[in-house]
Amino acid sequence: MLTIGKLGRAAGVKIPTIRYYEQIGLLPEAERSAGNQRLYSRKALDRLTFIRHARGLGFTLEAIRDLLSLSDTPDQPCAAADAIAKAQLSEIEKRLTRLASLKVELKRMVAQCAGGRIADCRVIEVLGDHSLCATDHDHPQGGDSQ
Amino acid sequence: MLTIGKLGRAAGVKIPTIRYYEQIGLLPEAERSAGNQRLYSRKALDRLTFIRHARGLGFTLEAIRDLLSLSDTPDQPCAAADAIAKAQLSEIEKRLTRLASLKVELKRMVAQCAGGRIADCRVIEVLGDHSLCATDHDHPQGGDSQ
DNA sequence: TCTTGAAGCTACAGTAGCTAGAGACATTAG
DNA sequence: CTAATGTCTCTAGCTACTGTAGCTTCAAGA
Repeated sequence: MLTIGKLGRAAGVKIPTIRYYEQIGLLPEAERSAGNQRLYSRKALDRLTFIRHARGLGFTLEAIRDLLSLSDTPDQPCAAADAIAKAQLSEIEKRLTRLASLKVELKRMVAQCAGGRIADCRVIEVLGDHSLCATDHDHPQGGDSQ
Repeated sequence: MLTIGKLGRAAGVKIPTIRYYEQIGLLPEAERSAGNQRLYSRKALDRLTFIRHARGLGFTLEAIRDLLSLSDTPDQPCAAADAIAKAQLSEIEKRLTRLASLKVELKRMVAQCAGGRIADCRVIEVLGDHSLCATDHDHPQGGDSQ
C-alpha cells in the first residue's frame, strides 16, 4: 500500500491532482489508514498511470473516463475505444493544421518588423488591420490542451 | 456611435466577450446612452479588431494588453512589440513540435488496433503501459489556446 | 401614441484541469 | 521525545470566456 506522495512519484502525477481526480470520480475513493491518510494499491497505480499517459497524449478527462470504463469490460468489442482514439487523432490533426498556418502568419509579421519605431512597426500594424494579413484564422473558439 | 451588438458584429466578437474585456480593463469603460447602454466610437472598433486579430493568432490577453499599451506610444522603438511576437512564435513552434509527436504516437496506436475485443486492444494497452510507447511526452503542464 | 419584439443591462455561476495556500493532524527518523 | 516531513480538508484562484435569469431600453410598425 502506497501513500499519496509515493503514488504520485511512481505515476508522475502531483498530489493535488490525484485528490482532484478522486474528487471528480476518475479515481475511486481511496482506502484510508487509521489516521485518515489515503492508501493505494498496485491497481490504483496502474489506473493512475493510464490516466497520466492518456493526458500526455492530450485526451480529455471525459475521454479518459470513457476509456477507463471500457477497459473495465474486456470482453466487449474495442470499436468504442478505437473511435475515441481516432477522434483524438483528428482533433490533433486539426490543431496542427491551424497552428501551422498561425506560424506562417507570425513569421511573416516578425520578419517584416524592421526594428524601428512603434509607429512603423509591422507587428502592430498587421494586428490592427486584418486586410494586411493573408490567412483567415477566424475561429476564435476552441479550447486546446497540451 | 455603435451599440454593443453592432460593434460585436463589426469586429467579430461576441457581446459577452466585449463586456468581459471591459471588465478586465482591456477595453476602456464605454460611454453610455441616456438609457445606460454602451456606445462605441470608431476608435473602440479599431481596438477591438486589434484584440480579436491578436487572439486569433494565439496571443494571450496579457500579451495583448502589452501590445496595446505599446501601440499607444508610437514614438518608442518597437523592440518590445517585436519581442512579444517572437515569443509567441516560439511558443507556437513548441506546440507544433509537441503536437506532431503526439500525432505520430496516436497514429501508431490506432493503426495497431485490430478491432477485436477490449482485452486485446492496443489502444487500451498502450495507454496502460508507458514502456510500450516510443516517445516521452512527459510534460503534463502547459495551457494552450487555439 | 401605443405596442411589441429585439437588443441591452447587471450579476452570478459554470467550463477544463488543475494549482496554491491556510491551518490542523499523522507518521517517521534519529 | 522531538523535529521534520507528509498528509488532511477546505477554499479560492487561474485563462478566456460562455450561459443564465430577470430585468430595462430602444426602434419600428399599426
